[in-house]
Amino acid sequence: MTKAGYHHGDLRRTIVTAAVAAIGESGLDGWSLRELARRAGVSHAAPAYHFGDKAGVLTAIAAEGFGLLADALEEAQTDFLAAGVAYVGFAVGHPVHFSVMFQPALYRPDDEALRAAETRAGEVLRRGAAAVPDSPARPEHLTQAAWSIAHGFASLWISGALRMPPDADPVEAARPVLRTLLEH
Amino acid sequence: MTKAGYHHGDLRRTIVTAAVAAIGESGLDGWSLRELARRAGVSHAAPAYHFGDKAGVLTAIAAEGFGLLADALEEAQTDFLAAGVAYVGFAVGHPVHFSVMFQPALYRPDDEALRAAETRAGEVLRRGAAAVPDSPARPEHLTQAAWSIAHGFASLWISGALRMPPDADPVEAARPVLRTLLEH
DNA sequence: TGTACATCAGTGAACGCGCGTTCACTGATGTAC
DNA sequence: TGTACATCAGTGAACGCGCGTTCACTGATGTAC
Repeated sequence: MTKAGYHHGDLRRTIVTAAVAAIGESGLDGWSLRELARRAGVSHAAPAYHFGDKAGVLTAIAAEGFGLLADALEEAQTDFLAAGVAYVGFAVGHPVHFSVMFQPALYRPDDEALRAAETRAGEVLRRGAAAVPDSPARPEHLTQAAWSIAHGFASLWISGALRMPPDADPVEAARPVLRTLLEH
Repeated sequence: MTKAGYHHGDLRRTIVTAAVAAIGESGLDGWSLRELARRAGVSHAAPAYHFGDKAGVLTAIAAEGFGLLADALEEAQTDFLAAGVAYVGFAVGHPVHFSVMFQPALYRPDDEALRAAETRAGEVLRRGAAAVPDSPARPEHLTQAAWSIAHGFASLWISGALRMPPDADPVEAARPVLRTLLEH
């Protein structure tokens, strides 16, 4: 956060933020490295210096996303309902991250920072999804069901397919839907 | 289906097929109208003549997708498990259609053929999702839960996030997961 | 059956544009002494 | 505290490329009479 001279000081972070904004406005194919440079107020070659190419930027977004997801799920601990609600809240609150994260063809899955964030999110996630109370179903099926229902609700909400009123709160709308999995 | 002279005979369909193939190989931003022309063996301006622009092509893919989904769900009628399994089968079998369909920003939602297919799919879908047996939950929540779990499982499967063995059958894997919603 | 004409489907050359990439450079920062 | 030098972060001009779009055109098909 220096005073913006020749050396920007925090260009990496600034470019990632610009990318998230650009993708949010124009979609996953409506941006270029040159546009990120323009948004960041920096020469057109600067983004490539830090990220190499677009996949590099998307890798950073995905890594950031897995970190944010892990943070969001961490509070919920072993409460399935709280974890599900947190999952939906993260997805709806960070739709660009969410959409990039689940399209691994767009980024470099072997990136080290990404893998670390992914692993951490995976652990927290599986812990939350596994916290569904006993049932006749086998645990791994329940875990997948829990993840599926939260992921599906979030995806459908973001896409607009659920046709909810525009002022509806996704997190409150998700709660009773997630709860159906508990009502034995 | 003429013999490929000056007039192709079925260029629209050929171009849509080429687009699905191209997107399947290179992703949603790895194709151009000119590439579709190349794949279709036709001059570079031909695709624009039929579709106007890329959104026109994606609109056709989405419309085709909604039609295919409606077809797949139609047999299941009011059996939730069968409908869910059919939903997953469609998504995994037509991942490009599936992914385009749920990104309405990519296409023209007011297109007439699209809206017709969408409406038909919506009706069949809601009928299948509503066919979850009685439970303490309210019907609309159960409907959304049913749709969410099928949609979520399909999305996670396609993205590879479930980390299943490569030879696993998605439809068989989905069945016990969908069934958890029925086990009261 | 034949001819004239309109419409439709696709062509191919040309254009301007934004893009990613390269590269010699320069300004700022950090380190050694 | 001062100087020299290396490294780092970002610049800006130049390039070649594939793209979407335009447009006058042409070959094939359909229709009227």
